[in-house]
Amino acid sequence: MTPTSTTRDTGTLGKLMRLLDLVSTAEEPLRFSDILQRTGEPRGTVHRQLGHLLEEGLLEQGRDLCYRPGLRLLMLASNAWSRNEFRAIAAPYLQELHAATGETVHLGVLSGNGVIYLDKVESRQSVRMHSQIGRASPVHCTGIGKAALSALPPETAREIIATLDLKRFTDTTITDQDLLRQEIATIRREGHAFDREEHEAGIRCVAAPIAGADQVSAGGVSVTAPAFRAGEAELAVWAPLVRDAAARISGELAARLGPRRSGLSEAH
Amino acid sequence: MTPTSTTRDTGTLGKLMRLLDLVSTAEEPLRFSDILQRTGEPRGTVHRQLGHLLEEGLLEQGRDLCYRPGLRLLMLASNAWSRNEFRAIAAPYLQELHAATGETVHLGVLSGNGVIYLDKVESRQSVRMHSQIGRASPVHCTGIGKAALSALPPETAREIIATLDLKRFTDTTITDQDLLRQEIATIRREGHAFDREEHEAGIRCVAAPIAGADQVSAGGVSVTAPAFRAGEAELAVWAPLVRDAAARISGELAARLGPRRSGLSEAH
DNA sequence: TGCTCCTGTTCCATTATTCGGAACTCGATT
DNA sequence: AATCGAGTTCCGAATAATGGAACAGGAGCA
Repeated sequence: MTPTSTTRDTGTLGKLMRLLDLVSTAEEPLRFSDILQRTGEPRGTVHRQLGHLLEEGLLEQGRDLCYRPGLRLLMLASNAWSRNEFRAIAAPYLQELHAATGETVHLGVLSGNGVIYLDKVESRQSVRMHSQIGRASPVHCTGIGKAALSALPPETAREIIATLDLKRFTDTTITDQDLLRQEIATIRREGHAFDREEHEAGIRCVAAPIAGADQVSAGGVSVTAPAFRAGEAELAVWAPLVRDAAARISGELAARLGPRRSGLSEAH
Repeated sequence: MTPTSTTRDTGTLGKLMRLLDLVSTAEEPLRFSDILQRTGEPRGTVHRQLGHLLEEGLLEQGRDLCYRPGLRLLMLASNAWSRNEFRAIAAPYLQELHAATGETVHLGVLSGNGVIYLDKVESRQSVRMHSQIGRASPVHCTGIGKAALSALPPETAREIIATLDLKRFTDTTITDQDLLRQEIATIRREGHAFDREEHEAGIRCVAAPIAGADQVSAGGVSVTAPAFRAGEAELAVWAPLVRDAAARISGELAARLGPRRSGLSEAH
């Protein structure tokens, strides 16, 4: 009812997307009855909705009658990714940053109440290589998340922080709104954010903000490394490199897109 | 009108997906008027449909009023990819194959009238690294495409071939249905497929088929290399390695999924 | 300034689609 | 054979999509 409440009014599409989310985020493949139970909707309705999603290739159904996310999603995302101007502009700078530091480099943007990774450059092919792209991570305990918040107007940042679930991941995770706001203020002053094992034990990073052309979108670049390779000395050395890369990406973004354009996504 | 014609009857969803496809495959960002013109639908309708897609995050609109694919697509695809059983089962074998050959290894499945790449392992980080995942490639001139066809019942393969657009990419591309059927027969006999610069000049590959548990899905694994590193001798050495990897993936697929299950996507 | 054109947005009666309860089919189990 | 549970189909009632027309508002021009 309040204008700020997230009452999605996307009609039929909204219902179908809720269903698609349900299936695609389920830990285990779901059968018809599972879905029926979890939605609470009537049989006929759910059946027809799933049928439509199947026919469009957004879902698939194997011999076991379980529903799984469909390949159409991969195709759509492939287009989304390769045509993303922000990612394309940033790519060479990520490579450069990787070459300078030798560590893993990430590019991410703020979206809704999470950070979405748009790109990644790493030295060694890891098994989780592609899985990071498109993955949503928490804002309050990632370098990119905190850096991105610092690029927004304080008002906007405050509003977003108020909606976050400041879940604890490690014993250094910031779980208090006030402390987080202070941290963001510090980051805004210094131009870079640290993540000292706040999300994952043994993993540290330095990140710097990238401002969107509008005032409602933001992202960041980061250099991540295992704690034993990322002491305070290393973080201090990488910080200006990361800041520089972020600044140049911001610059090119502004130049390429002009004052009336934006390549970053709208913040929710 | 005819029952066999591919008249999608997915109601509202179908219309929205057509719109989403239009935007996401467009070479350049589209403005409202461009979309209006290309669809021919009335203004009010298109406007509301786009509004719904925006609100769901499937599309985004920047300051320039241009519509672009949204980050939601990346998130959905990320889930689809990481939960894909077929990909997960194949992953270690791809690594193994890469270790044995030192060249780029692909995993793909047949979907509709194209090959969708599900995974990739390569030695050197290339700029186009992620862009391949989810990308659709032609069937008739790729190793995986031809191998996958050979894993289907001849009848099914014939039907699919009949629907393909045998576009010429290089001077070795097979552009004749009969020749392609013969090629598939040979591949079925030998257990592996070659791509001798049929898709891209200077690129050759060996692929082997992976059969889905049902009789309507199929995929393949391939080793790809630049022509100067992939002479007939090398291809001959790699062929049994690729066949072996494919066979073991097929085996585990059958074992893990059982006789009544399938992790591969339904063929169109 | 005042005018026009082009673009994007909003409104609302009509129309087509979705909804959802109930009946139906089919296998597996007892 | 009967029962149960899972998946599928059907059709009147309820709801959402449609699309024509009116509304805003900015850029270019006289």
